[in-house]
Formats: sequence, C-alpha cells, structure tokens
Amino acid sequence: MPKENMTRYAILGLLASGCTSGYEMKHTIDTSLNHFWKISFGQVYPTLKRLEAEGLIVEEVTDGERKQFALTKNGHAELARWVAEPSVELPVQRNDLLLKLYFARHASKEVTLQKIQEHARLLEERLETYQAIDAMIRSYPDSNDAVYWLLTLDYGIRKTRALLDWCDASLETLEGGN
Amino acid sequence: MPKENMTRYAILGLLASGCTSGYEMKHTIDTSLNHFWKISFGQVYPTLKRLEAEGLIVEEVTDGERKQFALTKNGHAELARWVAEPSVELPVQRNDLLLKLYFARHASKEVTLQKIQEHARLLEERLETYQAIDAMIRSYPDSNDAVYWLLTLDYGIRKTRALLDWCDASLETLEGGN
DNA sequence: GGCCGCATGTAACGGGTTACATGATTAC
DNA sequence: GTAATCATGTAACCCGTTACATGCGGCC
Repeated sequence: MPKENMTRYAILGLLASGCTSGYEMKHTIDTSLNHFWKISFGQVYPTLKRLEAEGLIVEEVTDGERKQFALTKNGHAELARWVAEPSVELPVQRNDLLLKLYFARHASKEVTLQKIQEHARLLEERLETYQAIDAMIRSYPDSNDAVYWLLTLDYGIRKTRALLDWCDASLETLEGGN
Repeated sequence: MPKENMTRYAILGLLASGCTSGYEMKHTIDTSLNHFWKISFGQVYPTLKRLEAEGLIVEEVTDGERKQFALTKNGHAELARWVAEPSVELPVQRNDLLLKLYFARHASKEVTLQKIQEHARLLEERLETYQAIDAMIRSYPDSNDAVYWLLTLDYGIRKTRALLDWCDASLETLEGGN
C-alpha cells in the first residue's frame, strides 16, 4: 500500500474550516493543531499548487493581500473520503529520550536523572499550554467542531499526564536503585 | 542547531551492547527496541559504511558468514558524548488519528466511533506485547541494562494505558452527545 | 542442479526542513 | 526612503522507505 500524503488532507480540512490562504493555514496549524501536527511553508505552497492542478481546490478572485483558495466539489469529496477511511495501524514513533535511556549504561546516573527531570519540566509546560487551550475552547463552545477539538486536546492531556507519572516513577526507581 | 542523525547512535549503541553485524542490529531493533525505534536495511548498511569511514567503527577479521564490526576508541567516546547530551525539546509527533478526528465533522458519527474502537483494539494488542516483553526481561534480570530496558518499556505501558482510557472516555462522550 | 533463506548492498523516490529570494505594504 | 513585516514561492539537502540486485551456503 503506497503511503498517502497526509499534508494534502490537513490542507483540505483547513480549507473546509474556513482557512483560505496558505499563510493562514500555517498559522492555524502552529496555534491550534500544534499538539499533534506541524507544517512548513516549504510544504504549504507547493501542496496548494498541486491540489489546484488536481482540481481539488480553486483560486478565488483575490482583491486583498492574500491568495485565497476554496474547495471544489471533488476536493470536498476527497476530504470526506479520507476522513472516513479507517486508520490501519499504530505508527512506531521514534523517541530520542528512550533511545538514550536504553543506552544509559554509558552515561553517569546523575546525567540520566537530569535528563528525566528536564523532560518532566518540558511536559509540565506542555500540560499547562494544553489546559489553557482547553479553557479557551470551552469559553467559545459555539463551533460545530468544538467537541472534536476537545477530544484531540484530551488525548494530549492524558498522554502528557501519564508521561509525567512515568518521569516520577523512573526517578524514584533510579534514585532508589543505588 | 543542525539536527543530529539518531540512526548513527542507535548503531553505535547496539555495537556497544554486543550486536556486531548489520543484520543482527536490524533484528535486535525489530524485536527489542521496536516500541520506540525502527530501522531499515537501506539505512543500516550505508550508515555502517559511513561510520567506518569516520573511524568510529572498524571491520573485524571475519571468518564466519556475517560482516562483524567493533567500536573504536573514538566510536565509544562519540557514543558516550551523545548519551550524556541533554534532549533539547519535545518533538511534535504527527498523529493521523487526531488529524482525522479534528476534521471528523465531515464524517458520520458511526465511522468516527468505529475508528476509535479500532484504535483501542490496536492499543490493547500492543499493551499485551509490552507486558509479555516485560515479563521476559524480568525473568532474565542478569544484564546491566535490564533496569533501563524496563524503564523504556514502562514508558510504553503507561502511555498505552492512558490512551486506552482516552478511547473509552471519547467513545462515551461521542455516544452520550446524541 | 535448482531452490530457498541468509546477508549485504544500492538506486530511486518521496516527504519534510532549511535557507534563500522576491514583492508588497506598513511604520517611522 | 528605508527598514520591518507580511505573504508567497523555490531549491538544496537530508532522512528514511521501497524495491531491486547480488552472492553465498545448505538442502533435497
């Protein structure tokens, strides 16, 4: 099965949500989808061009500053097809911290403890960000999408909490072990 | 900061743990590090070649069938340097399921529920695998590395459990919401 | 002798990041 | 008018996957 290019669908989906220009899409991803997605301008603009060539989107007559696009009928169908398609398997997510930990015999215990502590600090920062976004969404519960947005956030929050617990338990194990 | 290539260090680390041939490294990663790492032969052999050119590893005189390598002094130093180096930041891990969920307004509720159920099924499978490996390591606790291996596994177990909880909660939210 | 599995290797390709280039508008 | 920021775009490069190629040993 040839891998599908997810970037296409991120862009189609954002277009369907009212993000009309490349610049705006990048900004929305960086602020609202940043807990599970990211993108660079080097992907955005070429992908928009390709989607237009495939007839999935069209450029709107643009009076203003930004180049505006809109979904075509085909584009909307393609988005709906992809959204409905089941996810096949769990990806293996490479994890630098765990790779280092797996080989931690080659480092001092202090250094390893520090690494986990630093990891915990980053996780707490992230958790606070998530909770702030959560509060923000809940204060504007108008949108049709709000339920789904909150679900994706909850995913991040639960995962982050579990990893914080792991940090605590690991520190205890390593400190206790000597 | 120019990104470092982790594959190099995975290979150096495995060499330090007694995996001497490319074939064996790939096999070890697929069986023992597969909860947080993966690799392909298309990376292994070119990377070995490059590491040898850089003087971090040397080919041993090989009587047998497999090409054997060993860490040089420089190679060991480079591994130790990398292991001790702190991890800078939390990576954004792209997540197809969440991307689909974020745009789930464009799919039927049944399809979305199914996707989450299927995800839960895969997570349970994975959890069982983790627990089996955990038991296996605990039954041979001889190794110096066992503590660290168990920590990396615990990471996977806690994360997987948290995501299973998320699946349950999400299913409830979506079913209840209508 | 022919087939199968092991082991090593390479080439083509695709996705993604980074750095750079360019115009247009706004700010002072 | 020139500096900064917005907005679009492109090219070079790196990493990783996939598919293919090759030689070797054992097996029946």
